[in-house]
Amino acid sequence: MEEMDDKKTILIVDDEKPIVDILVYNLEKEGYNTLEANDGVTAVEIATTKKPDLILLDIMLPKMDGLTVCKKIRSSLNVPILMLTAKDEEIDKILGLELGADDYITKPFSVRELMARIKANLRKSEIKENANNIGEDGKTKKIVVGPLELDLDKFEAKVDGEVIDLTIREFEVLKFLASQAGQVITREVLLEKVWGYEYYGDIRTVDVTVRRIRGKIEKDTANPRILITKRGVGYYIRNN
Amino acid sequence: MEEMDDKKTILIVDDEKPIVDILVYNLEKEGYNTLEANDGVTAVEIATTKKPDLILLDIMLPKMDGLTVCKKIRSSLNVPILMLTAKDEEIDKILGLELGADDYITKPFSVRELMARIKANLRKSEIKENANNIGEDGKTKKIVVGPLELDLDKFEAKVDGEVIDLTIREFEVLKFLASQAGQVITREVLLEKVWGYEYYGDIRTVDVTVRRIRGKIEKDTANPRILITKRGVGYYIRNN
DNA sequence: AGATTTTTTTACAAAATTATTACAAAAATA
DNA sequence: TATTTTTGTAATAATTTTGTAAAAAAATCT
Repeated sequence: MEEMDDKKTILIVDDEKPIVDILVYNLEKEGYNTLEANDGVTAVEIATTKKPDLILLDIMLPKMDGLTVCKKIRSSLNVPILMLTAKDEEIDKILGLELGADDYITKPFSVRELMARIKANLRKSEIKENANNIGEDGKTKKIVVGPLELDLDKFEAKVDGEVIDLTIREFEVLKFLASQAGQVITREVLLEKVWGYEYYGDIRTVDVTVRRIRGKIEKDTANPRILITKRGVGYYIRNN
Repeated sequence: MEEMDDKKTILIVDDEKPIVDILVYNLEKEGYNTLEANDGVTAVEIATTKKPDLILLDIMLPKMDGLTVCKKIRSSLNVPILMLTAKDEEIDKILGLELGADDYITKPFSVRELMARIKANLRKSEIKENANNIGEDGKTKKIVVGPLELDLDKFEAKVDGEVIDLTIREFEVLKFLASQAGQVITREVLLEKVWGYEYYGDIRTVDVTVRRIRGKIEKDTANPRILITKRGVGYYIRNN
């Protein structure tokens, strides 16, 4: 299934092989593509040629230190950079941020937390892009199903042409459902795909979010015409 | 009702009695069955013979360490494994994940969080199972028999092109019958395949469900043309 | 035909699932 | 930091589905 939007690519810059392996393993399990660089020079090279969607950057690196790498990359690319630092290098952390890093995480880190950070940063950068109105390849990505129209670049929904203001979570649920309109999606799958790796909460959270979406896109929430319940299974977007 | 999925069984692998006791107490309170193993060798043995739905596995164990246990179990079983680690064993944690563990939690852990994690991991493993039932091959899976058409993705039935709204139970019965159209299926088999092995209810429940299906798909329920009774045997879907 | 077995039909209660609401926690923003 | 917004949780209400039982109807057998 999947492939709603194409896979995001993440560049891992670290000279410690075991750490790189762990990161690659977990990132790919989560559905990202990965690139590797073991030193600073290679990192800058790969970053500029391959243009990854996010960079994980260790501060301690051979040939060129992480801070310099960060600065270099930033001078030519607007990619989110997540710094990896050894503990108690507080000064470095801050310097890193000044240099344009978007976030940092201290080693040893929990894989779970890292995944959450990555996801959050990717999302932020998507939003930023649209704010600048820089439509990468020019064309606007949209999903249209009946009266529902989702503008994936603007994070904007329209129903019968009228703009609806949705929160990110609401938008993502709607997007996932709409990308497979007509197909019933279970709550389990929604939690897994929208809430993701880091989520351990109650499954009924989905119901409440659906309720909130309905409150915004349906004229009569008791008789929804767009986002339909398939009792005993899940929810789907009507497509006929 | 729904005795289809009985209680989930969780195998606890830890050599510290107090911890095991706490886990057992809380898990059973939450409605899980529990199994215990105090060392690695026993763990592998119980895991393979009893096939629990999820395994809680401490990394520090007598006889065989947790990582090895994890690897061993994984080689033969596809059960979710949740590793328990003492704090600051970050490397171990991650190694555990590389070895195929699905998640980890550090000691001392909050019971509440552990329960949430267990729930989430069970949920994920259910998704995998489901995914096999539903067509992942891109095309929508359908069963067509005469005027009857079942869309397995939408949980939707059509008769002569007209959409019929069925409940899941009704849909499942129809699906089972339709998947072997022309063949008479006994009530016993239907109960076992649709209601599940552990169903203790009355066999006439099948009749009522059939009646309800007929009420929806047949024009004249007294003279069914799709779902036919074979008196003294069972029911079948006409396919000629 | 009458008795017996089996199935159909109906109505009702119980069970399961979903919707709704209010509130608290967390996150984002000013 | 304070304020606002978003999100998750939990409790309750509303709704739908399902199982059961009992009676009616139909088929089968003597």
